[in-house]
Amino acid sequence: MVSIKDIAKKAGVSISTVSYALNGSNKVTDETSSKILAIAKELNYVPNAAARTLKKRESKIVGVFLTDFSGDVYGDLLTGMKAVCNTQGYDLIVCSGRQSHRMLPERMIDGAIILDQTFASEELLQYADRGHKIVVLDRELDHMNINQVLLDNKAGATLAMEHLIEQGLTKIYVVTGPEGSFDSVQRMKAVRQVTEREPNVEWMVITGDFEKSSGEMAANQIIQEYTSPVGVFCLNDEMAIGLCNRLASSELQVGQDIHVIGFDNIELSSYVSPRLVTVDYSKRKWGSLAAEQLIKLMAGEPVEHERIYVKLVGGGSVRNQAEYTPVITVGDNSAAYY
Amino acid sequence: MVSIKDIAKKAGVSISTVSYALNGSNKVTDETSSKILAIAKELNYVPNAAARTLKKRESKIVGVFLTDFSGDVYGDLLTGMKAVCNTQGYDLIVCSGRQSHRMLPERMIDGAIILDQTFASEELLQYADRGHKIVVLDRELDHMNINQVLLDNKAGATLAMEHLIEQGLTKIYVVTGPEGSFDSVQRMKAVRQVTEREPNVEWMVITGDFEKSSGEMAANQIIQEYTSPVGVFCLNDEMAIGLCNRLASSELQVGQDIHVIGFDNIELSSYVSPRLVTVDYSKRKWGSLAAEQLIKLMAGEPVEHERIYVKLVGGGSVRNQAEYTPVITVGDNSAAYY
DNA sequence: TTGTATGCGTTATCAG
DNA sequence: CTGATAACGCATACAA
Repeated sequence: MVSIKDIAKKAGVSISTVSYALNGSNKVTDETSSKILAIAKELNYVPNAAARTLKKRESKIVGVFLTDFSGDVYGDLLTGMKAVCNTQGYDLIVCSGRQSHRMLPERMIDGAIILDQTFASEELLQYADRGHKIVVLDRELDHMNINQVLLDNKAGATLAMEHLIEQGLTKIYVVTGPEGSFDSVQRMKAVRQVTEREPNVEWMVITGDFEKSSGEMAANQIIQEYTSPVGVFCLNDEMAIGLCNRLASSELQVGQDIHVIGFDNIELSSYVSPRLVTVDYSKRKWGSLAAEQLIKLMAGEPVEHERIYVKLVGGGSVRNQAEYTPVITVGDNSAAYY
Repeated sequence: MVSIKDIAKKAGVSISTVSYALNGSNKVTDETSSKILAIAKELNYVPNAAARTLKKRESKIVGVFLTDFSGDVYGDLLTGMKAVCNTQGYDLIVCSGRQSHRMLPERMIDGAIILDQTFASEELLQYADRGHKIVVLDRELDHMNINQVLLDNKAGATLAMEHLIEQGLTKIYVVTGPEGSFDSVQRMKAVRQVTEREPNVEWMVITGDFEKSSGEMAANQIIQEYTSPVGVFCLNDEMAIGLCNRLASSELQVGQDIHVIGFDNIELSSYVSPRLVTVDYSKRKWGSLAAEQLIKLMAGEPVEHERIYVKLVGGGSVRNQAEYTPVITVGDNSAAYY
């Protein structure tokens, strides 16, 4: 490995001069500087990250932590983060799994963005106590060194429930996420608030886990209990799609007998038929905002918690009860109901 | 930041004793060792990654480089890599974009797995020359420090073309990937070989770019030129799905007028209707094999290039010409043709 | 068994 | 403008 020492030797100068030249300091003659640069290039010199990080006490790297790599939500999110990080001189690395948690306390990264169930909140608070800067996307955590950028889960779930109710549905199933999920808990809170205001809406909970398979399970139960048109609010799209998929091989029609609404607007949602009604938000913006907040936090600037707004997007998986009945005799005006 | 120096001071021993104790060396009394460990825990000591990396000249981190984060192929691939890396004491980080290339030469990572168009082959060869260990998944590169783990593109494309021909199709469109793509080039080679053996099959190329939108473009052209049933081999699933999507809003039926086959078997492929016929392979295995090869390479063990085998998976997007015509009068036996 | 001393490759503070 | 030199936090050969 070629180090500044090698360059110094070859150039006949001291290592500090080399360091200055390499870092573009104006404390060195243009002449010697260009000579040094030339030699550096000739020798294929590349600075050693570990040494620089050790000395400067910062790595200029931001880490994102994901529960797993398999989610469909992450693409745009990461793209947004990377864009912001890169323009601010930071590199972004993506990590997953308990093993990788050490990157933060060991100071391999300067800050972390968390969307990762495998991080306990106590663990995060501990790191924050030791001065590490963190942005959380999947929980509420109050600490000087922690900033939250959260989805407006409550608004989304409210929109979804109200939409089903407005279509005339009076019986609604809600398929939840896994127990520990912050998003699931938040969305359920909103569901309860809405239903409390609507006494003549009958609703029941089916426990899911945000995976497609639990949507299928839910479908089985709903098929068994079916008597008349019902609404189903799946707390994420994956489950909604699993549910629609199972329903496709049954007698019941989505958007006619079973009115399905999801959450997240993942890409797949626009490829199921009829198109899934779901709660949409900009994943890209979520990512870039998270990165911006983290960078401010690391720079010592004051930051306030942020919220990502959501809206309902249409499809044929939910139809109005009143309008629908006559339509069936005319033909199938699937999709593009909105 | 608490360092071994702080621990040494508090324990009344030298830093080397602390270092030994922390690293579980048996060169130190159980008594002092446990005392040191206790103090370390009390002080929330965490080793500094940069210092360790600098000293040991290895980071125990493997980097994967992706062209972008948005692909649907990556989930299982990364999961496979992570599993192997973690069991071997390595951490895995995912990087994307030119900025992050530096991680390799700057020795932030011990080795790299490449699935990234933004890496020029010359760049990789240069790094390999300087002793960096690399596994490439997206090109052929011969070097002592580079190992290839490639898809059997040729077999896959051959299977796909032969399948279309066997169904009685005599006119076949092939929608390619972008110009620089290794996979696209390899698949096209196989296409040419097959068609050379089949003189009475008429075939034509449509240039695509592996994105859904180019599948839609291809669909437009095919619709315009349509006279009788044709086969379409899209060199990846994304384009095939874009194509099917566009076709859905036309008069032409997939699996009847237009017989579509893709490549990759991404998750979406099983959600389009009719299910896409495509070339399948284990992304998980691809990832784990790549990681295994890299770890061997880093350990100085001899490794040979590896190949990931592929197979055709069924769906309703391609049907037999002879069998099909009578079936139409009976009803729609969509999907599950295989 | 423990301590001393050195160096990994940088940056940065001083003198000159 | 340039050169010694001292850290950064850790691992380890060698001494005691």
